[in-house]
Amino acid sequence: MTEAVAELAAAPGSKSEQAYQAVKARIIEGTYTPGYRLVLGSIAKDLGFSVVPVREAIRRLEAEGLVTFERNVGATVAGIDPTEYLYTMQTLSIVEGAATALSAPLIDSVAIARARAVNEEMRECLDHFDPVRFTRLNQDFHSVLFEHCPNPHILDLVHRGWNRLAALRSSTFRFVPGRAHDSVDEHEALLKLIETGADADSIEKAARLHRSATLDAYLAQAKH
Amino acid sequence: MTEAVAELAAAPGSKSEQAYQAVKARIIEGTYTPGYRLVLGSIAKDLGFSVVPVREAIRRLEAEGLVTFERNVGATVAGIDPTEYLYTMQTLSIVEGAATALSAPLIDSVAIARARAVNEEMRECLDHFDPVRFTRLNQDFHSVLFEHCPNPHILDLVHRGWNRLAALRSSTFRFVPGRAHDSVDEHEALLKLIETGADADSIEKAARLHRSATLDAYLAQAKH
DNA sequence: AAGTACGAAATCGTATACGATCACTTTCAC
DNA sequence: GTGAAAGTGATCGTATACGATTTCGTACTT
Repeated sequence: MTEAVAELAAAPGSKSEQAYQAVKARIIEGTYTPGYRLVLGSIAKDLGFSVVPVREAIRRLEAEGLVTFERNVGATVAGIDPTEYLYTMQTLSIVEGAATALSAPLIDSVAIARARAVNEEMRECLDHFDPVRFTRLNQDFHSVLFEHCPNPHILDLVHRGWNRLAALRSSTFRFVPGRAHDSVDEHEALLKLIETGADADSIEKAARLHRSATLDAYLAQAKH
Repeated sequence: MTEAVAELAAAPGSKSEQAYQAVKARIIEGTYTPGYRLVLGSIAKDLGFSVVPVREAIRRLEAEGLVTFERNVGATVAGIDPTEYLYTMQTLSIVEGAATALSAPLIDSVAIARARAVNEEMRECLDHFDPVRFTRLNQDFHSVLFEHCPNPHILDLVHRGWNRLAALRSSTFRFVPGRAHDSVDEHEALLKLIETGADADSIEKAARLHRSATLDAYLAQAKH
């Protein structure tokens, strides 16, 4: 009996946790677009519970940069200021670079093979023009690389950056086929570096450039 | 009248903010040592307000890694697992390295002079053995370097790392005079690199090593 | 007609209250 | 005497209620 109770209690988690997950999902999938006003009372009514847990969830999302919050005014889904985008991408390039360099010595041939398979799938997505799948596979690719990252703090920073990007990307910044093609090639080059046991500096630099190049492509596109 | 009211309202901020600042200060200054049990009701009674804002403050501190929180059990000041310390220092070395490299081109001679003055004060602290002042000046030194950092996200990561370290340092990890002496020299070397307009890579590497060396010194000390 | 001042509605911020969960102690059976 | 099980106390989790602040619309004045 205790098992069932424990399972039941663990599955939904606390309501503040539920609210957090629910609102976060809606932001990331684009239901709540940037600028959307998050009214505590309305969300609470929608989810079926009170404002206190919702408030806590919103504050957590604020800490992660997904929403902005102003006292006595309320919360809105974080905007997509190009400057903010630049900050996020720059930070990601740094933490991803570090994460890749730290993980590289711990990645075995099996993981390399898996990453390569994912990358080939991404290449196929280019032919069929499937940006949504491409984006998901891109995360998978890097997840394989990072899954043995020895520093969980750095991994956490990577994930935060991804979340933020997911929220931004779903609205404004769009898929750039030319860039995507380069991206797949860079993935392959990165795998080769890791396979051959290149020094940490080279790997870090390559991983950084990979992200920076994506930033540059988006910025170039944004000018048009 | 509106002025006075606004001032009065702005100074203390919201109660959740007050609670956050108060508890955070107590953790950093060492009043609440790692393992200390943070009971919502007690803290609320101490600070003179209700549990809801206190709860919010605790959750914020949890997000920053200063306290751990368990459902239906409560919060305790985060422990000082050497592994956790290593993670934090490693992450700091990366984000500080990046912050320094990004800031370097924007640091003018006035700021350099200020940083150098702070560093000389630190040198004096070594003679008089004043670890507390030394630690504060150390933060000042790096603050001068970072004050024009073009990426606020990275700066935020640096500050989070500092907070966490402050909480840890006040309890277990102690001042190592030998290391402190090296640290001052490294500061001076870093200033010279920035003055001479060294390339970003060199500056980043130097800043990273500065932090890594501190980590090594602490670890070596911890073995005894 | 434009700007300002007032007021009402909406929303946030916090206190209080009650229910749920967990740790600990005590008791009972073996 | 040792083990488990039930009961008790403490603490967290959330709902509800009320006060504080802001915003927006409207009417009034110039």
